[in-house]
Amino acid sequence: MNDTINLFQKYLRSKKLKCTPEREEILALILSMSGAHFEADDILTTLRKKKSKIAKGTIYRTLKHLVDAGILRSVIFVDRHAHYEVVAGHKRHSHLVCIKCGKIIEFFDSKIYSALAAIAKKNGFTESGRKVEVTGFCRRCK
Amino acid sequence: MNDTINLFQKYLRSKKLKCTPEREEILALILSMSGAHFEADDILTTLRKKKSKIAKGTIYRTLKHLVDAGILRSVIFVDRHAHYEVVAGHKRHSHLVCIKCGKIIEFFDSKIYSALAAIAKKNGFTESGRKVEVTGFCRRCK
DNA sequence: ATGCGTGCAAATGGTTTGCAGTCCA
DNA sequence: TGGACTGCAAACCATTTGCACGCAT
Repeated sequence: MNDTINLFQKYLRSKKLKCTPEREEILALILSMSGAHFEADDILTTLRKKKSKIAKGTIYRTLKHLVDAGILRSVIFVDRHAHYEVVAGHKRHSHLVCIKCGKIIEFFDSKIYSALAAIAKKNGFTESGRKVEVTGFCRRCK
Repeated sequence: MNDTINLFQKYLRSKKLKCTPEREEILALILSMSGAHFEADDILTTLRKKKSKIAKGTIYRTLKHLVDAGILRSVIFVDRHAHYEVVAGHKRHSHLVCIKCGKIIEFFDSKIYSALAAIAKKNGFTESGRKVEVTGFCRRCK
């Protein structure tokens, strides 16, 4: 967790960006939600509950830097807005998404990932990201 | 191609919807683009060139029906808007997407698809769709 | 005449941006 | 001190929706 904060500071410095209290607060909040998927608006709501005045624009700008720094990853677009999750200390995985209740189950399958890497290579692609997502109805919603 | 039009008409009838010239024109246009990926705005632009007055709203409404009818599928969300492709006569496949030039390469790997089906089943999910997408830089852009 | 469909325009809603003042490095 | 940052509000832009009229059953 402090590692992650360090990582972010290092990233900011490397880009000649500034480490501000707002950026720290947003990152701390995200890390405190430990592992869940979230979206920009969740952060805004939580901050408002805490009486923090950080503006929406600042959240979006910070989120972008966090993705850039490799701390967050954006995943899943069932609807029209971005969802994020913390990358650090989280091994690569994919999602089952229930299109009725929104439930998300994570899974991991190395055979799939290595097959994808091979396909990218075969086509001359340098892989930078991947999205493997299965949508459907969970046990309860089917 | 006429099959697809038939399929759409059957779908419309089954839902007590009407087969209008606008809907036919949109579908015909999509089929004439044979195989390419497109977005709502591409259709609008093409229609405008042809002096067709079909409204934006009608395009979006029709697109939704086409997806519902199983004729189109929405794929890839690198940016913030939907891309579509024709499903009919097109076997299931996935995409390599270049994040620099937007080039898209399709690929097919049945091992991956059956692995995903097995994972969904194991978790009690009824699969309705899937998205397998690898982003990166193509040979030229790397 | 019932009601689905259309064009048009206004509304939505997540995200981005311009600006003027503020604050780190 | 100067360029980066922030809050705020307006702008964006793909998509959706409300409405009044039109057309097929």
